[in-house]
Amino acid sequence: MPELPEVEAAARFLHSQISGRTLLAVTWLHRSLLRNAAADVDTLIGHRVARVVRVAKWQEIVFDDESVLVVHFRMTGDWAVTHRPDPPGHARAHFVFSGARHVWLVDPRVLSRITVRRSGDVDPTSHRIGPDALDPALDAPALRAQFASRRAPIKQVLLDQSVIAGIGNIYAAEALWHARINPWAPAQRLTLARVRRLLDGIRWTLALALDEAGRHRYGTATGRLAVYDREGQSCRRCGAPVARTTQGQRSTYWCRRCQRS
DNA sequence: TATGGCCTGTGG
DNA sequence: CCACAGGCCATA
Repeated sequence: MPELPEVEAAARFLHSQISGRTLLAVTWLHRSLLRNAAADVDTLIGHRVARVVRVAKWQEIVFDDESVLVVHFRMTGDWAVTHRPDPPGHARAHFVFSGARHVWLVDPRVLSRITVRRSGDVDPTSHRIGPDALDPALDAPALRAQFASRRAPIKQVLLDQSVIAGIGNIYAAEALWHARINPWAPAQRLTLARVRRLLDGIRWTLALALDEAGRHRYGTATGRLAVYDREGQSCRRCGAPVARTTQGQRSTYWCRRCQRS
């Protein structure tokens, strides 16, 4: 579930399910998730949820005393909500809220992470989060400024959450395809016109995915992807076969014909 | 700037 | 059996 659109949809969904409700109990179904946070999470019991918000790819469940349960889905996390205490498959944590809301953190790979931030604590990760990809204040000159010191390939720079927050491996490829930009192009060498196109591509891609995620609430809009996971299939724009390479240990998909340097 | 690790599951 | 998977962090 894990890029900006899916996390945003998950946060909205969870908000609709638990805002105004009280946390009654927490059970851990897998050791690896909590690290040292279990005791901290217990301190949230008895508090009422004020809101659930997305910050980059994190979700913050904010309680009435402004303490925060911080959740990151990483690769395969998701929420499931039931009205009975029967765990769905791969359930790793169980949160019981008033009104018989059973919230399950479902994560086959168990890479999700949960921490607690007490009111007044400084978010230790906040300084490493760049502008949100959907922040209206992020315009092309601002994004270009973020790229200025980055000579790495643009595909890898898009995955750096301190440069721009919310984009992951799928939508980086999709956005570059929309913008007709070669994934290997050094980020700092992109002209303003290209950065503008890229920002358009990012927003188009994320908006489409958010719309999709809001209605399906799980999985990616894989049927509508232009290049990701389509190696050898024809480019939806020019018909040339989609290529695949590796950048920074991650797969990159792109069209050799319409995404030249 | 790269590499391995975290975990488990799926598909070739 | 192996390669690979929507993310991030620690380490060298």
